[in-house]
Amino acid sequence: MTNLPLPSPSRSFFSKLLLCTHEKNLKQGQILHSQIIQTGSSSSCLFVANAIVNFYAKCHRLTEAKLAFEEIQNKDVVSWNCLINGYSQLGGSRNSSFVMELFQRMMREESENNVYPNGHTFTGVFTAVPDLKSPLGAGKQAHSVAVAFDSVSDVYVGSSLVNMYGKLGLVCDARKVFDRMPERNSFTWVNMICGYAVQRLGVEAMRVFKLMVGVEEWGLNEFVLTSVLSALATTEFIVSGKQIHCLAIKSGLLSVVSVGNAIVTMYGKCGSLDDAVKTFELLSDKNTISWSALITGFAKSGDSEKALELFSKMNSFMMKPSEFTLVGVLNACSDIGAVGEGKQVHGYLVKLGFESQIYIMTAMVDMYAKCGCVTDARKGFDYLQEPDIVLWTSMIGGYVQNGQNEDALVLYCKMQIGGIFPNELTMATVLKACSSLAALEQGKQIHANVVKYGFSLEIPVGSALSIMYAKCGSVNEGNLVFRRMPTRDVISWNSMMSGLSQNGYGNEALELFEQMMSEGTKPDYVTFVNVLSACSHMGLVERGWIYFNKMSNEFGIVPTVEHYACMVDLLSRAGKLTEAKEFIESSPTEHGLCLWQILLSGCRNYRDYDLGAYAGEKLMELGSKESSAYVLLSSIYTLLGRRGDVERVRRMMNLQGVNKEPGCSWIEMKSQVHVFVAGDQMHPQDKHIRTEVQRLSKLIKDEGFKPVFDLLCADLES
DNA sequence: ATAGGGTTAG
Repeated sequence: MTNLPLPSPSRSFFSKLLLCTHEKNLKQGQILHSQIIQTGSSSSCLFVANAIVNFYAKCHRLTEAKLAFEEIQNKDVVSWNCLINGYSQLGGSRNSSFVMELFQRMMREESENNVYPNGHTFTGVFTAVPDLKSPLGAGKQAHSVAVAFDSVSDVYVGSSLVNMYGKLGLVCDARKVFDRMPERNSFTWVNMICGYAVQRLGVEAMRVFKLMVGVEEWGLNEFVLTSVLSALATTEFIVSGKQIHCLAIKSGLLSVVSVGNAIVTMYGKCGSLDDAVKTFELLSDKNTISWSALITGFAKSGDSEKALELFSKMNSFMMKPSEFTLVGVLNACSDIGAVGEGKQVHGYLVKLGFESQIYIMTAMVDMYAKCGCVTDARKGFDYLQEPDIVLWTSMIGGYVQNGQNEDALVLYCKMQIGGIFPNELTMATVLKACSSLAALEQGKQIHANVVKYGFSLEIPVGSALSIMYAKCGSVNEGNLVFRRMPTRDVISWNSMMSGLSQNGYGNEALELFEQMMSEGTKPDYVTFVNVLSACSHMGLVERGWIYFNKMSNEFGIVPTVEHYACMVDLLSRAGKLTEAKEFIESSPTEHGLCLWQILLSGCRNYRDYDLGAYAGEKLMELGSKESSAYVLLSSIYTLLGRRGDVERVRRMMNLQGVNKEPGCSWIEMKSQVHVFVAGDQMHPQDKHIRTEVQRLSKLIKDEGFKPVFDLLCADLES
């Protein structure tokens, strides 16, 4: 190594290597490399040696870069930086953890070789940190090393540090670094804004953006605009979004296709589809992303028909859909249960060779499951060699959505055997399967898994867990989990209330409602279904009326059929049958089928046959398909001795093609599920069970309890 | 003479 003027071969090799690096010309560079080895230039000139490392690194040949690096005897800081940045720029968790290894080795060897990290080193390191498996500690440590080496005032280092903290979700730390930087450029501002954008902090992003425009207007470019737009993806930011739209027009940056696309996306996510369409139509330059943005916008806002329509229009313009387009279209199909269109997209994605892309296949599995085609969903799932946790969860969730809860649990076990680590959504999904099965034992095992994997009782898991316990009848455990949840949303409150109310703890459910209100959580329509049904269980007619009126007057929630049903149930159970009848007749007529049915059952319990007959006739008029309605009505006429009417009801029942679904119940004991269908004699211990039922019935009768048998007897006699 | 940061839009 020498500081003397270089011999001319080295100088020429060096400049040729630079050219190959710039052009990423691997072949030419390799030829040069072999010539360099023959003349011995690499061992005599550090510049040439470093250029070789850099050349291989830039051509993504990291193995060769590493070999060339290790051959250098007197590595200087540039040698290290070329290799570190080579790995850092390629990204991924393996490369990034190797960056950290190199960085540590460099620090270990620093004193013996007199090599110290500089700004170039730290930028590479900070870029690698977010890709690490556990990035937090490493990031903070590297930051403090950079402080010790007095590197953080460098604008490159500072910007990459802001970027690092932003990606780690530590936007406050990013902001601290940002505020202390003596110099900022366009990169710095974009990184800061993106940090806010990923946290959905639109107000902060806007504030920083305005600061930038005020301080250094020259910094406005397409990157700044797209990053601030990505932070404005909800309805509350629509005004800011329009401001940015104006600015994009004034600055002429709207003609940049990425900016136009970002604006279409922003309007789509804000639910302003009219503005999205207008902007889209005025785009001077449309690409597949523009179309995807619009299609996804419609799909997300619930107008799935329009999304599908746009998709076929896109095809007629010969615009090739990307994987993102197809994901959007598949989501639209799931939403409206359009399995026909979904199948077409399936064929299309196979044709385009997207069959091994996990995101698309996940959307497809989801589509089939939501359309009720679980077998097709499973086929798609089985097609992929290495499903990721999102796909596993989608398939398990697909089973749950279709009521195949046992299959969901079986698949979860298979996943565990395969050593796949579940995420929070997986746990919530499996717990839902347990809730639906009322499978307490399995539920407890999943709870053990929750603890084992270290999931917190945050909303998805904590909520699902408390619901599971409540639905399985373990109200105390459910309540315990609920109390220990760090935060609760309206859904968690609703679920706990329904769990309490279903298990006979109506007063506790109402108490919970008052508590929810005092903690400032806004109730939704489900909350009131729970409240009213709790009132109904407890026979609290007055309170029921108060809540029913409060719902629309104070909270602006329009009552749905469920609320009307709760009220009719409440009045019927309390024996206020005439009041119930009047309430039904003052309610929207389209709820009739549901409401008269409830009143009819109420009339049976209170033996009010005249009103029962009235309700039953209403149900027949409305064309009820409910077998119990016809059975009850004909029983009533039997009791009233109106033979002709009995015949008429029977004829109507046959005419409507009403069939009685047999009642079914089940219980899980010693990890075996025992199923009972009304009238069957399938259970191996059927005789025993019947004897026991007879014994219990006798006990009940001896206690003086008289069941409502007369209607049933009437039905049997006729 | 050699080494460094934004992937933002679906």
